[in-house]
Amino acid sequence: MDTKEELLCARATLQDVAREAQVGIATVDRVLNKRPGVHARTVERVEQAARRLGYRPDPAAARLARQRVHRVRIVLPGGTNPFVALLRTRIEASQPWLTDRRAVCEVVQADTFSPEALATCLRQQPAHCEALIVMGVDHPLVRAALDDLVDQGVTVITLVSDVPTSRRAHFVGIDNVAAGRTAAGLLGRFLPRPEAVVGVIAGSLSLRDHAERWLGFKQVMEAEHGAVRLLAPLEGRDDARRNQELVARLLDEQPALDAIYSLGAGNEGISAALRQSGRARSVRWVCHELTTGARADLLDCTLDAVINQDAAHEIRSALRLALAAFTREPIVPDQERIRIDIYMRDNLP
Amino acid sequence: MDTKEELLCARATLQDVAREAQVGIATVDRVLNKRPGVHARTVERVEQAARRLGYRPDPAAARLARQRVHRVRIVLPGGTNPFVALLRTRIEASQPWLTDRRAVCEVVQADTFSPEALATCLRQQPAHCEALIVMGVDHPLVRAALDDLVDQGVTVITLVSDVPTSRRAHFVGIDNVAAGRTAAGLLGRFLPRPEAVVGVIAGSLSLRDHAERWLGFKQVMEAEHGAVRLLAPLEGRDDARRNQELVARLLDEQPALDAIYSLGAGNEGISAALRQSGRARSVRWVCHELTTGARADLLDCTLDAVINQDAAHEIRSALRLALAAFTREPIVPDQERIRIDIYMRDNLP
DNA sequence: ATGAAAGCGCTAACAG
DNA sequence: CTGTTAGCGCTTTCAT
Repeated sequence: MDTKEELLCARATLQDVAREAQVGIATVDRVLNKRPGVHARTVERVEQAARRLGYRPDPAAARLARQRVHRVRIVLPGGTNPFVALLRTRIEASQPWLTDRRAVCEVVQADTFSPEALATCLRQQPAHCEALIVMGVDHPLVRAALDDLVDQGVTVITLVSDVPTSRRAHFVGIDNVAAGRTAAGLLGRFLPRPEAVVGVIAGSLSLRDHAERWLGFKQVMEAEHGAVRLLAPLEGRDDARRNQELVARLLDEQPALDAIYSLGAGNEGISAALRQSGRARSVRWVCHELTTGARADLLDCTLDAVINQDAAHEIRSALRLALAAFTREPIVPDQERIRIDIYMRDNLP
Repeated sequence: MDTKEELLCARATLQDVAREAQVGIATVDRVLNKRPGVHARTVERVEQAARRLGYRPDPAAARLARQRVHRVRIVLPGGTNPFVALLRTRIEASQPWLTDRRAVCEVVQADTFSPEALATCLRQQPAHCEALIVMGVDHPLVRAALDDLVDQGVTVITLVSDVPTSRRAHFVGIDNVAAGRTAAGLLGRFLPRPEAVVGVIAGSLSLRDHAERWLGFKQVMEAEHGAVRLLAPLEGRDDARRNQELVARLLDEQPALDAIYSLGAGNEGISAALRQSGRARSVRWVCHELTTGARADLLDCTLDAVINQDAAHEIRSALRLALAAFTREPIVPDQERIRIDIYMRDNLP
């Protein structure tokens, strides 16, 4: 006993709790895992014993004994968005990690921008999947579908784009208002003169994330760089071609343009327009998401800074939270917080 | 068999490999864990069998079966450096995580700035510790001590400050040249005029990290903001009081000072001097490490930006690498890369 | 409502 | 050199 304590740091086991509570080991398991069919009096006794011994389940043993595999499902938008492609890559890369933890995950594609289509897709998810990670629009239909899943016992985790009024277990992503504020703090300090002219390109301001970024950006610009002339945001639907046209026209109409904040996707178009105009170096430009194109633009100073959310981190985090939901392993909140990263040329990863 | 494969994703076990190789399970264990005492011919057979079946050890089972606890030791500087204090806090917070993994860790304090003292301390580490995480100066004496530990089979991991010529298994920290370059990229763009006057405060330029940051900063400043007047760095020995005096004098002597880059510790002194002078808002200031003081200064705009390395991440990472060294669990390189974070007021975590 | 017992895949001690 | 075997702490039938 002595040696054992020394070696294993005196960790109490199920056995110990069972002995202390004067019940069988199976009963302890039932109580601790909140399984039904135990007398209230017994529950009480076991819980006390566990507390008294400072019992903490051994996750390694639990994982080993558990025969069932855990099924998690991830719903992502279809299409060619490079950020989503990055998410897919990271999911693929997590496969061995999942296997080690007795879990499998499947990615399903959906038109996550159409509330109806997304809701339908969500309702079609088989009941045997225990966790559902979803990136999609915030809409009453979607919220209802998610809440129904929660009622069926599914652990719902929203990714990148939250559905805050739903009863989802976690949101893994960034605060987009803060991201917009950060962009303004940065771009504002980059401006060459107090009365600078700043253009804004969005995908669509009726998308929650874009609206939030714009809100944050505007707040800080007005509060801290009041003299700046902030042009009305142009909506390019996250489409590179449209963005290119929009920016080309913008550069044409605003010869004094000092900076651009692009808060959505399709930045390749903005890059192209800036280069063609020959004003790539003189116009400051800040955008979101560190894609391959953004890296290149950062390196040759077309782009001044990128506000990023780490796709790899988001996937790891969402998966960790999904697994923790059924293994009851402790979660480290600090590790799951997705940061608003700022990348410039010299701190590229 | 069929059901089993379905449930467990057809993971091959030691048993399977043993059968395939027509040897006992213990032999397979010996081979796979590179334990001595197996005939070369048998080794070959087992390895082939393992490869053929795509065998991957189950970390949960291994952890459960292993009775020994793993001992890791962390050597940190003494003193009151708030960044080091943060590291300590994070180590404390990792304790339960370690326990779950059959590991214990002890922190030992050393005068890590004196090569002699540090080397002596390292040599005093008991042989039963399997991994050694150390934050200390790069010096031949230290290098030799570390290499000796490596020869004794200890997994050596350098933290925050590397000893690149040593045979340490990993370095967990950031590239300080890049950090300095990042600071310059940021501060350079913040300057109100091309011929701005910029002061630099260091701890000591004979410390590797500080020298590297200064190098990177200078490189970018000269290359991209050639008109800037970069003052000679002042060395405050990371001491708040000294820094306060230095900056007070600097502000006095340089009425046209536009910005300060502080690349070491002791920033409370700089903050105090800036506030007292009444020029806190007009002088741009960038420093390193997101301490409590830095947060406050960021919030009230005394400080414009902080270049940070995530202490919590560094500790988690160093510990994960230390454990992976003896459990052979796969490591995710992407997850272990420490980023050069940029924090401004609006993306504070 | 409760308990006994059979593993999960691996390590380590002990026999051959 | 190699094989057998007894656990590690938990989950999960299957009896009671």
